[in-house]
Amino acid sequence: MHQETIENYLKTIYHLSDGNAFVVTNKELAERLGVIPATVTEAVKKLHVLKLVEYEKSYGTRLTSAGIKQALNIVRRHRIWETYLAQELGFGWDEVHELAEELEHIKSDKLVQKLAQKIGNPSYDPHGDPIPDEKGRFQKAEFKKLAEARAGKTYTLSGVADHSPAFLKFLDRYNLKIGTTIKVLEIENFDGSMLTLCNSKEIRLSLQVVSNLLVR
Amino acid sequence: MHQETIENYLKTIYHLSDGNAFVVTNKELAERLGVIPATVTEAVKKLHVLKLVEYEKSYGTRLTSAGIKQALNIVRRHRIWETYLAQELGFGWDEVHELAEELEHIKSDKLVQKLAQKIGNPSYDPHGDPIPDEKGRFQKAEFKKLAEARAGKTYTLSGVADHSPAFLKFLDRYNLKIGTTIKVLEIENFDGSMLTLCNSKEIRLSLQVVSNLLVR
DNA sequence: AAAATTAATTTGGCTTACCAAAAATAGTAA
DNA sequence: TTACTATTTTTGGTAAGCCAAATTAATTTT
Ligand SMILES: [Mn+2]
Ligand SMILES: [Mn+2]
Ligand SMILES: [Mn+2]
Ligand SMILES: [Mn+2]
Repeated sequence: MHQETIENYLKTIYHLSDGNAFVVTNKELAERLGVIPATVTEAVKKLHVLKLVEYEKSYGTRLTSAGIKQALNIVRRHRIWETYLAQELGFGWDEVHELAEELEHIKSDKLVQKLAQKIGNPSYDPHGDPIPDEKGRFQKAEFKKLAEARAGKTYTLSGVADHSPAFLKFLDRYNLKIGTTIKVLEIENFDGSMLTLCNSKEIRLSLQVVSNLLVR
Repeated sequence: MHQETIENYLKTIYHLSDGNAFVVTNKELAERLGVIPATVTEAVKKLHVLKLVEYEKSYGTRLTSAGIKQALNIVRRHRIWETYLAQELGFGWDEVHELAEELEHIKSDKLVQKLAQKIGNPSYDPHGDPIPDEKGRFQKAEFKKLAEARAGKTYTLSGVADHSPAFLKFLDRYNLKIGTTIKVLEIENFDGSMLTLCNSKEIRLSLQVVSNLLVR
């Protein structure tokens, strides 16, 4: 099996199981990877032979500890690259994901180590996602959706649930970035939108938007 | 045909034809690419369909102008990465080639542009090889082998013909790097070795070595 | 000009990652 | 419990990139 294929499967299984060793279905995997379920069946069988996943026929797939370890390493690479591209090379947070999807497959731990060092071994990537360290450890961030916030309170934008360039560019237009303070002035019952105070400006954010903003 | 395969063929044809549009044989290509000639026959036929090479049966292959253009772009990417890795991330000149072999295939001109900018749009890579600009232009360096030098004269190390880590590490041991001044004290007829003065130290360099040092 | 050598091409096969369609299995509703 | 539905697996097939062996073509040597 090609290393890049393996890495994409492990990473996807990891994300679908939300970091835990929960079972993932073929259908979910197929959708995320852009292949049909039949292809997934073949692939997970091979990953099973490689002892990277536990696989029970017609039931589902979960990462083994070896699989989790590799998955965390790929997640680390991805997020280190994203952060490096943003901090050192001036890419926007809407541009880094696509590039990191390619760069994460470069086979060199030394390179990742140097990149990380250059940017001061950060704990979070440009989207607020935690970066595992060399041993795979990271603190699971305790964020909640702004959509679940209460009127009158003030929050700090700490992450985004939607990583699409369209959404991120939208946030850029209002200068909303990780660390920005958001005060919830009013919640509209009718459509779930929120009137907020961001950067000393009153902005109304739709339910769509506040559901994808993670705050502390 | 996969982009990476195409790029490796174009780059190899380019290097074998020494930058000119000279004809390259299947056998040469096969050796460099680590495949058998039969594989090359198939590949160059496909490259011909893509109008990247001219191919005449049983005669040879040469790049078209479109092929040269793409080849120069890959060479640029490779050398920009090598230089970036050395200058910005502290890799040794013996380490950068292998990494650049992977990184050169990342599909983003913007990335290469940013890397180049960060290191001041250099004209030469860590091995003294010229870096083509965005339009593929570069000055062909007029170096000669130290092996062809004359006793008593002083030269500046400007490039290396052998890029192997073993050779480069050897040069590191004597602190021989691009820009180092080398005075030829004496040429030994018997084995072609040279007694030289480098960094105020007398060093005897074998024919092997002086044949792979390019000087001005 | 033959013969011998070397290089290139063709042919048949392999592996990987895919897909489409059919068959089997599991899950849900009646 | 049976029928319907959704999911998974199996079974052929394809395209790329590769190799080994056989064939053809070009180049050297005699
Ligand atoms: Mn990402
Ligand atoms: Mn991210
Ligand atoms: Mn190189
Ligand atoms: Mn180089």
